[in-house]
Amino acid sequence: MNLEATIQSVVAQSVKTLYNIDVENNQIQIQKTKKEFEGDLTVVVFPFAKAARKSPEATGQEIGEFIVQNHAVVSAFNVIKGFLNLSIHPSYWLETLDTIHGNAGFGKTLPTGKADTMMIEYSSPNTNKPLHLGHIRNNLLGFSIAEIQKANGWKVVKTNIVNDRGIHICKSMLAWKLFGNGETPESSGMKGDHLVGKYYVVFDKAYKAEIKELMEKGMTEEEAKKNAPLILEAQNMLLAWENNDMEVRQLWKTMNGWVYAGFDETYKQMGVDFDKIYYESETYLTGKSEVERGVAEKVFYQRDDKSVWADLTGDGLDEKLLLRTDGTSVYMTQDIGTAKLRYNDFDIKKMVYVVGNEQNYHFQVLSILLDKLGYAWGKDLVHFSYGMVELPEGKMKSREGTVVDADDLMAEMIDSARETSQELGKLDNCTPEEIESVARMVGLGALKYFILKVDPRKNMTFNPKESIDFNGNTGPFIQYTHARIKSVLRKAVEQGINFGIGIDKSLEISEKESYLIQLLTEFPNIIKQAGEEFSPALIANYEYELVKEFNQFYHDFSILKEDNEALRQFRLVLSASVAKVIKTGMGLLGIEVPERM
RNA sequence: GGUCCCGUAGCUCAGCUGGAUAGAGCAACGCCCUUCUAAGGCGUGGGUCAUGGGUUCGAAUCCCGUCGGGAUCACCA
Repeated sequence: MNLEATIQSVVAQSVKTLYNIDVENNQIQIQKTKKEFEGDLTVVVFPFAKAARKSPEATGQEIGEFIVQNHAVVSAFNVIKGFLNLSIHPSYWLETLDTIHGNAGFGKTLPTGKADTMMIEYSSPNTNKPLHLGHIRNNLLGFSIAEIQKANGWKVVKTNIVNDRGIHICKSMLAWKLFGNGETPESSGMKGDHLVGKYYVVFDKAYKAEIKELMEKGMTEEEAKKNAPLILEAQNMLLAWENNDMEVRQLWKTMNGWVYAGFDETYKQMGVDFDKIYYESETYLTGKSEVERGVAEKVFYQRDDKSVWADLTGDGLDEKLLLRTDGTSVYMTQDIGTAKLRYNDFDIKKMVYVVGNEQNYHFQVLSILLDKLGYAWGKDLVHFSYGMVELPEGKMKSREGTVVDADDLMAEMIDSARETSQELGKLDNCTPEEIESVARMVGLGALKYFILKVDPRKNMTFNPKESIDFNGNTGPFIQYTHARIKSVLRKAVEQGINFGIGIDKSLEISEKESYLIQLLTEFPNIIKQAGEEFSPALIANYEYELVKEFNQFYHDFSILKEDNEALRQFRLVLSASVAKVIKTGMGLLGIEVPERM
């Protein structure tokens, strides 16, 4: 039983004995004592004061006395207003630290053989343009959540659905065919995904010019958009693709190949990966046949123009298109197919889609459609809906060239980390490889922490003009603290100090030290909560608080230079434990921590 | 228009399953390296928690209204 639960049960017992009131343990509010007051944990006594018919102060006093008498772990108490502040005996903290120190996987619950499987879909790029900052948030969240769920005992399958077919890629293909002059990644020296993205923009420009021309000839904008030769040709291309036209398929394969090579580089740099990748080109047919089955079973219906729809008005929603007039499939169609294949391929207990909140409606519909098709798990899909990354001017728009490119941003972060390292001269004795490795860790650490520390459900703002900080509440600050601790531990070893032999439980320790231990004890619970709420931000904020506290400790206390051997021993163990929790926690965010920086 | 989300310091964000005087970082200003890494520590200033009401012993937190911002309701993905 953890400390909080112990206190809860003692309080319940005391309230029963003193006032004959029955309270459920979990109804008792325990919180950390605020820093300005003495004590470690605080019981909120207002709820009992009323029933006890006494003032909150008197109630707190009586409960406090009862607890101190009946529980050795509580060494003292004080009451302020209706708050009963309890001081925990130092030996309890020392005992706890010993346990933490001896547990290499502290905080995590590793999956057992019979653990349930959670499939997490993230990334899910289109193959017509390179990844941008929005994708970075998606990828980092997906990867981190996978790590967090693993640490909560789930067996996790990370998956990616690549939107490799559809009208968007036909646009790039068409533009390349018409205006590309055979340009390749090799001939241009461009990364493949960027090259294909370039032709997507080329298409858009030419298409817009055509629309303008048609409108000048008297068409309405809507008519012009539908009748511009380029869009008609792109639609034809999609049709040809679905009909397995050799030439179109060949071009498609070539250009997608360029894109994949580019994506692989980006993913590698970002440090994310997948256990199983699905391609829409391989799942959309299953989707189509599911839709056709739906029509046969009359859950969906076909209109006179041959298009297929689901009527969701009974569910409070609209009608949803599932197959176009020309028989080609849409996004929803392929998502139905992908879902079915996944459940065939894996024994999925929980399916999670890491997809932006702009698609809330889509997933609401998907869930209902799968349910209508007779899949019991349809209703259980989890849409992990995260907020958009916005620029100070608003949403990023690829067509207006305001997107922040993923490759560029990562490279910039690494560059500025390298520059800072050089300026500070911290790595002057290191090999070029070591310097590069640290620059990468720190640059990416800054970026990742910047993204992950904010509540995933909220939109966030990124200002490209202000570079991401390396000081304050940042990834590098946390990494730096780790490096500092490691430096001390290395010196301890050099001096032949062995701190693996346990600590003296009768030591007097400072408030700062016991508070650090208290923070460490919260770590497993933070991981649990982060898993339940799908929130890496909880881990990030916890890490920051821990590190901030540690730095104050580091500033105010000597570790190696402490004369009292037992105290020195204890502080080394404490520092090592903090370093361990930093590393584990940052690992859950997909952030590496350096040994020196 | 329907549905949903958001509004906390100049900026970026915590806090939101109700609890003490609302916290950090950045930016500004000042102090601390002959002491284990100053990517650090300490301090100062900065708030009608959008707004009006309600519930409660107690509201940034829960409920209702108003204002402001965003998303979505495509034969786009």
